[in-house]
Amino acid sequence: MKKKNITIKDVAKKAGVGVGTVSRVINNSPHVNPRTKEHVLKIIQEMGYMPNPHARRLSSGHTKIITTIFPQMVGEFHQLLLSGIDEVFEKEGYTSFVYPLYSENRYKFVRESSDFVLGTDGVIIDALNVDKLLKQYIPKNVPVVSVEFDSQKYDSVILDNFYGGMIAGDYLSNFEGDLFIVTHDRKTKLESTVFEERVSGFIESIERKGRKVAKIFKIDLDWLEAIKVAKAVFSISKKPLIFATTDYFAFPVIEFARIKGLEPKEDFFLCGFDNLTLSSILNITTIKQPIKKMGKTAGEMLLRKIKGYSRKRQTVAFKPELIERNT
Amino acid sequence: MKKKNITIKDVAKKAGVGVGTVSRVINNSPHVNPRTKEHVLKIIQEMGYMPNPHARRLSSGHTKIITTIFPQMVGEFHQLLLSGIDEVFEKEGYTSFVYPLYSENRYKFVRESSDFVLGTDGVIIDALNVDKLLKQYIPKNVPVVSVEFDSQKYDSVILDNFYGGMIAGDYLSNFEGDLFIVTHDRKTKLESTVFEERVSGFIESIERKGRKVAKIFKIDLDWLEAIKVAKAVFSISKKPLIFATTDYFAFPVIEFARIKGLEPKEDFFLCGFDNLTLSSILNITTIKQPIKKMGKTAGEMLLRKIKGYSRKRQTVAFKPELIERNT
DNA sequence: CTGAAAGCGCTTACAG
DNA sequence: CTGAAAGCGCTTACAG
Repeated sequence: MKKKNITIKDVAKKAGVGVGTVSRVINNSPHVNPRTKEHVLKIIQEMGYMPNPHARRLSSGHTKIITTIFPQMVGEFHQLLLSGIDEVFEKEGYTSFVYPLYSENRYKFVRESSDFVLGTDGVIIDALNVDKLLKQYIPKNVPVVSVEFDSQKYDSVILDNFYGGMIAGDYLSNFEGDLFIVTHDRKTKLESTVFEERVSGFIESIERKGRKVAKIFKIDLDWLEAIKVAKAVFSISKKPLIFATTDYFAFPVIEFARIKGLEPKEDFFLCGFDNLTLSSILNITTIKQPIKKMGKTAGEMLLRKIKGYSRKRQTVAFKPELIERNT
Repeated sequence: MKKKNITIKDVAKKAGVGVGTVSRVINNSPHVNPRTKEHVLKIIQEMGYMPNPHARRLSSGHTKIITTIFPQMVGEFHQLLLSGIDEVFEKEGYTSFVYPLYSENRYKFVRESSDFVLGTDGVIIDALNVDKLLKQYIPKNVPVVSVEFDSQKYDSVILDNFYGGMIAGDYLSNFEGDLFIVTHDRKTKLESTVFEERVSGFIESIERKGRKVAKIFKIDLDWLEAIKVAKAVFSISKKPLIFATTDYFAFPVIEFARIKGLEPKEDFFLCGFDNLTLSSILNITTIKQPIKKMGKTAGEMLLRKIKGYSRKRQTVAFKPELIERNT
């Protein structure tokens, strides 16, 4: 079954040098005579030699791989975060894999296979309660950075969701009308608490202004449910001010309002969260987070840990901002 | 810098057995006395031993990793495809990584780093012209399966997009009105040709029925552009029959129509493609592809190759089906 | 700048 | 069922 691959030895023999020299060439070591280097490179080319990554990793001790674990894979947000992370690791020659954790099986796999994490120089974990979910399965010597969850154990990059909720509250409480919140309901203690933080910030803000929430709708991350909420809201109130803790919930609301012929900023106000592309297309007021920058920061923190510059655990919190549009 | 890790030797010594026995235990070999196994397992537990994956890979020759390359990471479709792939590999104990190729840098990386592909037992590549883009960078002995692109070199799993276009044509030509196509314009020869195939199938179908297309709109994958198209279509025709080669283009159309107070199946007909979740929510007629099944099939083909059951290159084509809804 | 050799931590015939 | 040993293909002091 095993094909005889071309190894560093074959190259060394054919080039008439030692394996150490070949190794230095493929690792771009400066301690090689340019002539030798050129010659070896030619032989490598001719033979189509490709170094075995596992041997390299075994002897060098590092993998030059990092992996980012996402709770799911829903596009835009993750793509931006990843591009921030990549910006840091590309220039260092790392391969950046993605491991979406969208199924129980995938989660089980991380828990049960030490290979998974040990085969990596470092891990970035997005929007997951690492402390409860994964900490015990991750070997102590593997560097980890948590994003969107403020871990007690690992360096963390988070958004100040409470503050985000506050500026949404500051915005909507400028207007007359009844305040509503559409948010996601956590099913388990392990899910992210960002939605709750956004809600708390919102309530804090409006209560300071002597207002209060007419009703909070807690629903699944599901379009249809959001439509139902919109229906309910517009039947309860003739002038609703709606805070959707994610733009996903804001889209169906605006959709419903349009069907009903209701005018934004006249018949209702709406503030979303996340600033997804669709929000700008649909002209929805929302709260924007510096996603790519968060990714980059997380990448830098991880790289520092990989390189062994250890220091105290730290959390970096980014401030979101209000993007006022036509709702 | 290098911490002394616990190795198989340490475990063997402490357990009073040979390293071979420890190896057999961690690999779940049946040729170990149950008592011995239990004892070794206890020692492993106590010491917190975790086998070094690189050493395993170097000596065993396989990595138990597969990676799926996506041209981007836009959620639903890829998640479904991946879950099909995972279904095959989970039970075999493989780690299934994702490598999104959404940036030129990421693409460059695949080209330039042999580690990337060699560190893997097999690769599934989605919606990419492998033959032109990647073939030359992939070592000959790495098993590859192409999805959504009919490769001349690798096993492929594709959707019969031509047929999909035909059934869309069959559907829309049932009605009176002017036929329009909204489709994506390829920027380079390297992009996927699925959209063109869908268009060809559609035209084939309607021409057989003696009809012809009033106008083809070729646009970027962009909501705003699709809105503009909708505007144009409804100003040109009072009874348009619109084929959107992807549901992404169908959403803005329906959105626009609603704003204008136009009734589907009365003022216009609309047929999308892909059957995204939003299509069912918005009640859009569309063409459905068996995505998860395609993933599973691709996974099975890859696994067969990894296991060395070689046979001729083959292409499996799935038939899409019409999902008639309210448009 | 370069070669010979030890070592990385496993797996796997081989012999018992 | 089990141990001793060779081997996987590199990297990296070490000595020159």
